[in-house]
Amino acid sequence: MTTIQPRTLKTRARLIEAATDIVAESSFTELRVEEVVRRAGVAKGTFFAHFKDKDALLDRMIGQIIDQHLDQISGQDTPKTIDEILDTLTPLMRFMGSERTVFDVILRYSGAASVEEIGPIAATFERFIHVLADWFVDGPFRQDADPATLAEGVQAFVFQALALNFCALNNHRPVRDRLRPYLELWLNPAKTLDPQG
Amino acid sequence: MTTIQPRTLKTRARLIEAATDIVAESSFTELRVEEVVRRAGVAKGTFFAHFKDKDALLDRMIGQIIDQHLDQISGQDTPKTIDEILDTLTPLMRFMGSERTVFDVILRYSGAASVEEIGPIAATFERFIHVLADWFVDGPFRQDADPATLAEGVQAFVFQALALNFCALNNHRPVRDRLRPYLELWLNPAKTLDPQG
DNA sequence: CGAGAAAAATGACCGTGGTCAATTATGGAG
DNA sequence: CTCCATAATTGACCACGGTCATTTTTCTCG
Repeated sequence: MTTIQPRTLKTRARLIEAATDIVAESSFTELRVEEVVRRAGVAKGTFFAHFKDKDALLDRMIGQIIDQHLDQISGQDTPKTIDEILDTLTPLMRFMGSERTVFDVILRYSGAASVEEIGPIAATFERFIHVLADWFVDGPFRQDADPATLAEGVQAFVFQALALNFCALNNHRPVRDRLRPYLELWLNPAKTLDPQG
Repeated sequence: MTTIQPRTLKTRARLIEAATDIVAESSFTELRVEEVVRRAGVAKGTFFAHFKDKDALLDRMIGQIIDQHLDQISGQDTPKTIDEILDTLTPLMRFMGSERTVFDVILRYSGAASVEEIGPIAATFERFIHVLADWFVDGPFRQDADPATLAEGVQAFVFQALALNFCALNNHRPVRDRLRPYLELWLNPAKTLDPQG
């Protein structure tokens, strides 16, 4: 039988605290496993006894932050316009795009790796889809589509807008402005043949 | 003045050939710089004199393959239905989703890093957008939107469908089937209020 | 051809994530 | 309290991408 000793939790907490401190002082990009274990006062091997790899730690830390953003988002009034949606999503998007490292980890783990071990980030994105889908049920947005599918589409566009933001070619434009045209076409009841080039 | 010696091209060709052989024998995932230089008969430092980093080599190799797919795609008849679009895109999508490594590199480099040095993959995705946009000018698809924006949306959905495909949770469904519902909502003139749950 | 400048190649070295056989600490049974 | 199975920890070691001062090759010019 696999009993977990109290010290396990203590060590893990120390590792997470050390990592959190490092990120607060510098960034996710600068995070080094060796620095984490140095601060936590444990050997390197101990880290990997607690986390499958470095990404598992990042998954957990980033997942927690996204979850806090979702708390914020779902605590607000249901947005009724594209602009309100953009307002609501902006803080989360700002975090997702704050570092290339963060965005990369989110991209890789936003889908669940397997049924049994769905990671923190994957879990938050399931939640994200639910929160969005709720907005689209009986909302002022198009009603000819499954709300969950609409929500997945919004997620795709959020990723697209953020990805473009990391290109020097494009990053003069705020993410928000890049996302809007997609959402207008995706969420609005279709306009009838606008005469436009 | 910076003259390029003939042997430069020769060495670079040997490096690329070695890398291509390795990928043919195993995969992009298994590619090791040390093995490339061993087969090419040069020192490790030489590799990095020719390529900024390992990703630059992958960018080039993968970009070339995508370009071949685009040749194929643009040589075909313009697709007139969602299903024809899916048929046309399937080979390219199969390659993009063939290895996690490949998909990751494509994601990271599908946007241009800077104006001066737009990489091979970024270039092919500009081309991809143009090819798609051409389908949407005067096509049977929705006409109330800028064709280039529609094309960018399709790209976002292709990435989304592929990303989901790497989740054990979802990979029982062919990418094609995952992409279809998005494209139907994105490209078709909006239906008027279908009664559907 | 010979000399010297520039281009190319070299390989020892480093940073950092990750492994694993060996060691130590823990807690329950007798 | 002692013993011991096993949980937890350790740190030397490896893999692999990437660097850079030094050496070798090539090209040009007189």
